[in-house]
Amino acid sequence: MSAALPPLPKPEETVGEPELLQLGPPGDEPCLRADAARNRARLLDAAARLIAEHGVTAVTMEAVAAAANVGKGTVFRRFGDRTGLLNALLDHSERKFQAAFLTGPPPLGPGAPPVERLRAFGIAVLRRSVGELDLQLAAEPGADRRFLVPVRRLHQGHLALLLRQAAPDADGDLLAHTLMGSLNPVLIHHLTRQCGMSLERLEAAWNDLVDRVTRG
Amino acid sequence: MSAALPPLPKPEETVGEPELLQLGPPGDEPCLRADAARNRARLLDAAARLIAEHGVTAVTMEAVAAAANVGKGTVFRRFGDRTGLLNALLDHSERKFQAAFLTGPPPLGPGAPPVERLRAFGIAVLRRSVGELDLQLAAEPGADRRFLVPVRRLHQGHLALLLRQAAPDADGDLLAHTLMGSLNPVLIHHLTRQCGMSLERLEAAWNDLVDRVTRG
DNA sequence: ACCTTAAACGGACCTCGGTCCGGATAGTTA
DNA sequence: TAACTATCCGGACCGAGGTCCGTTTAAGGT
Repeated sequence: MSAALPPLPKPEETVGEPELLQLGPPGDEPCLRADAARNRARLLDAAARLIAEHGVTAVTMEAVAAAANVGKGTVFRRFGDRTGLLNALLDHSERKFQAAFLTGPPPLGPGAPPVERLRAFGIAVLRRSVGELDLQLAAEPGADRRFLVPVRRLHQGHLALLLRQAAPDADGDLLAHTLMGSLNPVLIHHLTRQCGMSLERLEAAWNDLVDRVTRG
Repeated sequence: MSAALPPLPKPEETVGEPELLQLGPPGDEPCLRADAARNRARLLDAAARLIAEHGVTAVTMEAVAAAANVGKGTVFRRFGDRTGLLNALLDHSERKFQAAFLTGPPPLGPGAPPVERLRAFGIAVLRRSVGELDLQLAAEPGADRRFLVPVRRLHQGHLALLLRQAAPDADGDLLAHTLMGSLNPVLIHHLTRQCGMSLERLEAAWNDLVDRVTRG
């Protein structure tokens, strides 16, 4: 019965091949019909406006649909679910970041020794997060999808790559997950807003962590 | 307006003083009225039965209320929200674990050198998690409460304590958060069930992580 | 210009977590 | 035993995420 379902066009990015490092979700709006593309833009615009005016909690699927003069179903068809919409909102910033650490100048981009790139990566993530914290928190998917988000896998893969260079005798993949955990937006939120820690302290701890983990 | 609200008895555990290490949430049903205590037991029983028969997804607040012959409001009054109920279900296992690492025999309990206790702690958490994974996943609270759950704070504090001994020159609290991240049930779920990794590999990675982080 | 069809649209509808408040009751005091 | 009150009970109610399906329409072929 579940095998006979219609194609179900799979909203947005097609998860991309997970094996190779590649620049981001390839196409967000590759071959959309004219009206679909127009509505997509309207929706993102409306969502951004809602956030700017009333905070991320005001981004209700119905509210954004109404603000975009679009049906509710359209929002879900395009973005899958609420976290999909929110992640799409983060896409711009994410693209820039990806470009920076994949092809940009050192120490974030290629050219610097791996330990320095690891340091720079964490610092960059931390600094980027403080500006978008509310959005990043709300954009976190449920437990069973959290680690399947393409963006996350890319970051994780990048860290694993650098770690395999900087600490060849370690389990790079798992170590990468550990490091990712220290950059988790929810943790940042807790430490900075619920514990009142300074960003400097987090940055120092990250650098120290990278040192400890990579020195053999 | 928000200051004039009635006491709102605060469901379950009273968060306890966060500064000192102490054994778990002190009293779960300390001074409940007879009917309240009875209903609490009924609810936990009903929830456990539902899980055993239909999995954790069947634990709907309404379903458990109905199965316990109790009103829906009663469930919320007693447990606050769904994650509160689920956490209460985990309480038994958690108590045993706490006793083990707070006052039990080495290497988990006091008496062994900190590095060995760190190793043992992680292994214990990993092994315990595999059995209760579904429940632990569902029991994870929303982003803004996740790090405030008393149980979590206790574990974190314990790790921080050991780390301050094993790595005096590090930021123990933050390092503890990092280590906690590697034991996150959602991560365990992803690695074991979505990536097919073996428990042995996770355990090895944990031991290696403890080594790296503590050798100065 | 017309036809065809795959894709998109929209909003009614469902489920479920969470809130509220009038009514019932356990425990206490007289 | 009777009255009193703090606590608890229960289910109607609400909002928001997510699904469904009959209708509309863009895009390409004839």
